[in-house]
Amino acid sequence: MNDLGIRLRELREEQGLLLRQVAAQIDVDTALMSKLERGERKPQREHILRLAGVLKADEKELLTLWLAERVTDILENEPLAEEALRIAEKKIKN
Amino acid sequence: MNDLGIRLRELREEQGLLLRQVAAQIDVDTALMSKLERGERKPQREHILRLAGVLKADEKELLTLWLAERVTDILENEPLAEEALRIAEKKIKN
DNA sequence: TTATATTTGACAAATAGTGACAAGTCAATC
DNA sequence: GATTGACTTGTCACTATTTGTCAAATATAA
Repeated sequence: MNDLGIRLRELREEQGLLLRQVAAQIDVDTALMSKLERGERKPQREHILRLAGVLKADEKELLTLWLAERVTDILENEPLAEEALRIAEKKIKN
Repeated sequence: MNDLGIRLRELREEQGLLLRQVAAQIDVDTALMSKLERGERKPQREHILRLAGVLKADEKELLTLWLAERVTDILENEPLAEEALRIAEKKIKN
């Protein structure tokens, strides 16, 4: 759970950056950046795009994780999740 | 698009009921019921449960459509949708 | 027309989401 | 054991989105 936040932290550490530095570069409060990494807040699409830049990460990778997380938010703890996914998949493929 | 609403209308017509009658039974305004069928408003989980009763429908079928619709809301027009679905599916299977 | 069914638009109320600030914890170093 | 620096937490005001109703409009049928 919270793949995206974990990945963000990973990337930040790879770059040897402090929360405060990343936060400043994407123009948010350090506290918010901390919450994004811990999954306490959900980033906006715009955040993801800026983070990809700052963290030298693949924008598509982060966006995909971001989307996936929003999907699992809806489906977690839902007994009918798998069936729903199948239906969603069909519609998506149009 | 809007499988759920279409299905709701179908079911209502099978039962030979008027919007107003269904609306009354699930305790919402007729206008809202009309919007739910046309996908202009999204039903709450509670609505679905009550509708299943009134329309003599399979609760699971309706709930599944309802979930699927919420998922496609997020993913439609997203180039990365399929990849995101794959990731979501993995997480769901835990 | 008249009556009945459904749809539409506009609105207020409720709900959820937003990010910042200030205060807090925790470790390392002095 | 005090200070410093990195991160975390709680709370707040603000904004945005969603919700369902009402009243009016538009069909549909007799």
